[in-house]
This record gives sequence, structure tokens and C-alpha cells, in this order.
Amino acid sequence: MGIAERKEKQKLEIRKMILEASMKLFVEEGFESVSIRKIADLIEYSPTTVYLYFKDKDEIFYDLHNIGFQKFQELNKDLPAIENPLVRLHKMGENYIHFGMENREYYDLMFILRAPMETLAQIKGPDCVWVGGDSALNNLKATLDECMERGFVRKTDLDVMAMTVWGMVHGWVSLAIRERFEKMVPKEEILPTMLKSLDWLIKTIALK
Amino acid sequence: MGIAERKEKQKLEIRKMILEASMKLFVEEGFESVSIRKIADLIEYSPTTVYLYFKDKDEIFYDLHNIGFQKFQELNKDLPAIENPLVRLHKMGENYIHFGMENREYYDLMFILRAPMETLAQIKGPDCVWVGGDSALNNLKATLDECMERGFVRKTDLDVMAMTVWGMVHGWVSLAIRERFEKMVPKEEILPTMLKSLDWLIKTIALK
DNA sequence: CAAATATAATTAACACTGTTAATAATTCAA
DNA sequence: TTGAATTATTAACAGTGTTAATTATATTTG
Repeated sequence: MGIAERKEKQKLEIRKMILEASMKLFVEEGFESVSIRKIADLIEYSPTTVYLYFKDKDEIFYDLHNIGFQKFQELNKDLPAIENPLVRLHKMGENYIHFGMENREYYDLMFILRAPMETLAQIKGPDCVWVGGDSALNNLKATLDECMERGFVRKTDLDVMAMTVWGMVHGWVSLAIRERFEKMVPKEEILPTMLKSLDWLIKTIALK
Repeated sequence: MGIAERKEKQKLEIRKMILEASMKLFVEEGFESVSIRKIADLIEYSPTTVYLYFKDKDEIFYDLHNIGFQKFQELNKDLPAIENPLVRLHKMGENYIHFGMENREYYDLMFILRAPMETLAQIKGPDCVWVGGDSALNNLKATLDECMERGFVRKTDLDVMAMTVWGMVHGWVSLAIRERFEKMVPKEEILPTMLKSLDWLIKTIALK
């Protein structure tokens, strides 16, 4: 069945073209400026063709949101090699902050915009797992658990601790992305302030 | 000049009508469903009349964002009466969390949506003060400073400490508002988890 | 009081948006 | 080569923010 295979490949290729065009518009002109017609222009197809490959506009954003998680995972691929869980935790935080600040649009899709979550609920049911977020949080939990088990950190409720750490880094990045941080701290101080806060957090939870 | 006065009042009244209609739509149908035509329908004027009272749609959101900060300040009016700065800090956090969870639309405008910040930069210049955010952060800083001065908390860089605390509570609330928290923690556990995290934070920074 | 002037509100239009139904073009199998 | 299936397109609907031109309503002046 070589024909069916080639067809399948072609289909995937057009999907990829659509996703790339969408991301290009998203990055260069922002979320609100991504329109089906502009996407169609970029890939040189008619607007309605997009609907042959995606159910609707939100499904495009859902796919991009997943790609974002892939990129994030790739950035973190060296983390397991760090033996000391406290050092690893610190590096996890640094990676998170850098990823968010350098990939604002992906971060927006992954953690701020509603569209991807709505599509997720629509295609996988309202109480489904959010794969990307779930695995990221589990990595965090595993490292925190190791910190506590090995006596680097005082034992506390793991779920509470994990949400505390995640909430903190997400808070900083999302304030920055949505232009609130720069109103309170000089622009060039934003990243240093975040990293200092992260330092403070790790030092504070660590048992000497 | 009784006539000019009355006219001024009438003008303000229509502005108020527009703002109330906008908020009603915003709360009941969400940000994306607020349209000039629907606002006009609600106040029983033609769509273009709205433009006699507001420069554009974003200016409406900017005004609503300020009203949000007023509401927040009102909620916090009893805070200065709390003598112990550490207790006061805890109550500040609680108020912040409750305000965000119970006034999601206002919170969205105040801390997440870009529209109000764009209008702010447009009407007051790119490097202006963000009054609402600025005064809120100053309140936090003053309480933190008192905590450190009076020996309740170990002395640290005040700016870093303030952004840490704010980032943390904002992180939780914004994850919840944008439907990420509920994917990681059962819905009924969201608020308790936040309050536990807050407890943990206060206890951790406190010197025994 | 009537005419001239400001002010306020409206209608019509432009250039967009997401999305769907109906139609045309193309490719594949018999 | 014909018929069926797939792929793409055109046309249209109902909506959006916003502006220019026009009408209606007050207010001020002669």
C-alpha cells in the first residue's frame, strides 16, 4: 500500500505547513493576528483548505501547544544526569524561566491561553489528563521527593510543595510575558530578579 | 454654569452605562464575547455612540481594569489595622487569592490581559507608572520591610523578596483562572492547596 | 420667537474575522 | 475510459472594530 502511505505523508506535510505558518504569524504578529486567511495566504492555499486538515482554529493552537511541550522536554533532556537533586531542582527552575522568556508565544499557549485547554477538553473529555503539564509536574515532584528523601529538604506535603514551586516560577514568567513585570522592575533587571528569587527559594527550602 | 455641569454629569452617566454593560458581558460571556454592538444593544444606543465616550474598545477595558484595582483596595482597607506585620502579610496573601478566585474577570484585566497595559502605554507614555500595580506592590513592600525591621523575617533584598511573594500568589491564581490548576489538582482542592502553600511560605520566611 | 450654531446620535460603509454548503478540479480504481 | 473518491475552491453567512457622512436634538444668538 505505497499509495496510501504517500498520501498519509502528504497529509502530514500540509498539516506541518499550516502549523509552521501559524507559528510564524503568531510569533511575528501575536495571537490576535493569526487568521485562517493569513495562514492560507502563507501556504498558498484557499482558506477553506485549512479546514480539511484541522477541525477549527483552536485545534491548530492545541497542536502548537503540544509542540511547545516537546521543545520544553528537549531543553530538559540533560536534567536526569544531574545527580544532586537540589542542584537539579535549581537547574529545572532556570530552564523553566529561560524557556518562558525566550519562547513567549509557546509559553503563552502552554500555560496562559485558554484555547488549547478548551480543545483538550473537547477532544479528550472534560476530566482528561493534560499530558504535557502532567509530565512536567511529575518531573518536578520526583525531584522534590528525592530532595526530601535524601535529607536535602525538610519533609512537607509533596503536592503542596510542588504547586508552590511551580506557582512561583509561573508567576514570574507570566507577569513578565504579560507586561506587568517591566512596570515594577527595570527591564534589564527582570531576568536577574527572577534568578535571584529562584536562588533565594532553593536556599530557603534547603536544610543546612 | 448649571447647564455645563448637568451635561458633564450626563456624559459620565453614559460612560458608566457603557462600563456596566461591558462588565456584564465580560462576566457572563467572557472577554472574547464583549463586542461594541452588544454593548450598544444593552444600553439601547447605536454602536457608534460608544465611540463618543471611549476612544476604542481597549479604553473600555482599561477603565474596567482600574475599577478592578479600586475593588481590590476596598477589600484591603482593614489591613493597616493588623498590628503584627507577619499576620498582616498572611492576610494580604489570603485577600489576594480570594479576590482573584472570586473576581476572575477583573483579575484577568488587572494582571493577565494585555489590552489594559497597551492603552496605559498609549495614553501615559511607554515608561509611565502603572498606578494600581505600583501601589499594590508598595503595600506589600512596606509590610515586608516592617517584617524584616522588626525581626520577624530574615533581612533580604526587599525587591527580590517582594517579587517572590507576588510572583507566587499570582502564579497560583493565574494557573487556576486559566484552567491549568484543575488539570493537576482536584477542583475542590485548589483553594485549600493555595492556602496551604501560603501558610508554608509565611512559616518558612518567619524567624522562630 | 426664529435662525444659526454646537452637540449628540445615527446610518451606511469598509475591511476584516471564523466557518459552512455547494461546486469544481483532481486523483485513483475498475 | 468511465465512475467513484478525494481534494480544493468559490460564494456566502453572520459576525467583528472602526470611520465618514448624515440626520436629529439642544443650545445660543440675533
